Amino acid sequence: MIEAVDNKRSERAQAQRERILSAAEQCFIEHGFHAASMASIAEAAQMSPGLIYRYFESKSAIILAIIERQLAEKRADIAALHDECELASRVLQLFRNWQHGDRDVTSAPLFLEMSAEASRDPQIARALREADVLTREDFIGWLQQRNGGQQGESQWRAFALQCFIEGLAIRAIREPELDSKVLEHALRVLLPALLKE
Amino acid sequence: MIEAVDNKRSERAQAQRERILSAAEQCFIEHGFHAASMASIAEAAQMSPGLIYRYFESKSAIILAIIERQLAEKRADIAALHDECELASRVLQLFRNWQHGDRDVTSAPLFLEMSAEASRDPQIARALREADVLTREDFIGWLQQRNGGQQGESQWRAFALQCFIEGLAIRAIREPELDSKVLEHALRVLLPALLKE
DNA sequence: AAAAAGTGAATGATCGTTCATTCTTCTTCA
DNA sequence: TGAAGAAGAATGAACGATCATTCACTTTTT
Repeated sequence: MIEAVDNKRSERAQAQRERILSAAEQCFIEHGFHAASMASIAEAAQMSPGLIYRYFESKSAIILAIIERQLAEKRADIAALHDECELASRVLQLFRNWQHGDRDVTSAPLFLEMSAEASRDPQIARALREADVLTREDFIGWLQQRNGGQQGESQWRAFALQCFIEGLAIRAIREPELDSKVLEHALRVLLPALLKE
Repeated sequence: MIEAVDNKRSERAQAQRERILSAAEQCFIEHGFHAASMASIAEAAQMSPGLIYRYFESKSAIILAIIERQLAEKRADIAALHDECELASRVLQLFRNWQHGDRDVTSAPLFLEMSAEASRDPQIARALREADVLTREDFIGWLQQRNGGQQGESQWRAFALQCFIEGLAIRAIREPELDSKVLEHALRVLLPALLKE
């Protein structure tokens, strides 16, 4: 049964890859992409530095893999969304988690640093771009199904909402002790304005 | 005339500091804070690496000085704002400049990286926090004067607008070729909803 | 025993920072 | 006024640390 053996092998390989990605994500969050060392990633993954190179070609290959991995999470998060009311509470929860430094779909600092890095590294730019296209499609689909309306309408609505939510990642980091009631009030006005026909 | 001599000296010192800050800002934008080397900053400032340490204690002291310097620009930008119509066109201009990688008030990648760094470096967190408090005050002042309304009203309005605008910094980097008509449409709905009584 | 997985010391490069040294400008006093 | 020398400004090689990556080698699995 060569097939079964190969399965077991690649299963283990996949588990190791995931292990490395989780460790790397943690290190990138804690120290930043450039400041995080391969040694610290190896330590967090509980393996030797050399072993990482069996599973990833380089440090930047790791970040590209993290982007791909987060894409799946993001799409699942959108797919789990139902009505408008749920959107409001989900956004609020997102903000609160980011404020506490928790990872929710993505880590806020890592998200910002990846975005900044996109302006310098063409590979990261392309990976983020491809991920953005897919999540945007998902979100526009959600809007259309919930809201009807023309295609162009949904486009700027999705854009505006995305700007706002991503802006929250910034403010959650920079105002960790802000009372989230402020956000609640903002959402009460903003969401109806952006979602209603 | 000891006084005159001292003046000339400190004038030169200030010019050198500015020279270093501009060079450092350029390097941080191009390579990121941790990836930019003191050697490259020195080269951009056309001086030897050692000389930088006559004017700044360390690399992180430079970033703190950049934050302070940008604060002044930001406040001036808010002070120059008049009516709501001007705000819309100003936001549009901001987005377009960021899309082209131009520096407008701040560089979008640098802004994101500084925000991310705030989650790791307490000094940067404090500096950004103090700057945010002042710009927030300015902006709320602008809202109150233009709009009246209660204090609490202005608070969430300012918060929402800031989220949106800062979110634009992210999207400008990640969608450099997006047609800004999408933003125009969004602004046409968003601004009235956020500003009207 | 063959193959795969895993190790960790070694490599060469580069980093932030320092400092002995030189160049430039200013002060002082004849 | 001008020469001597003190003070400030600037240099760039050197330092120890640390980085990503490699590879000869050992351990584990098949």
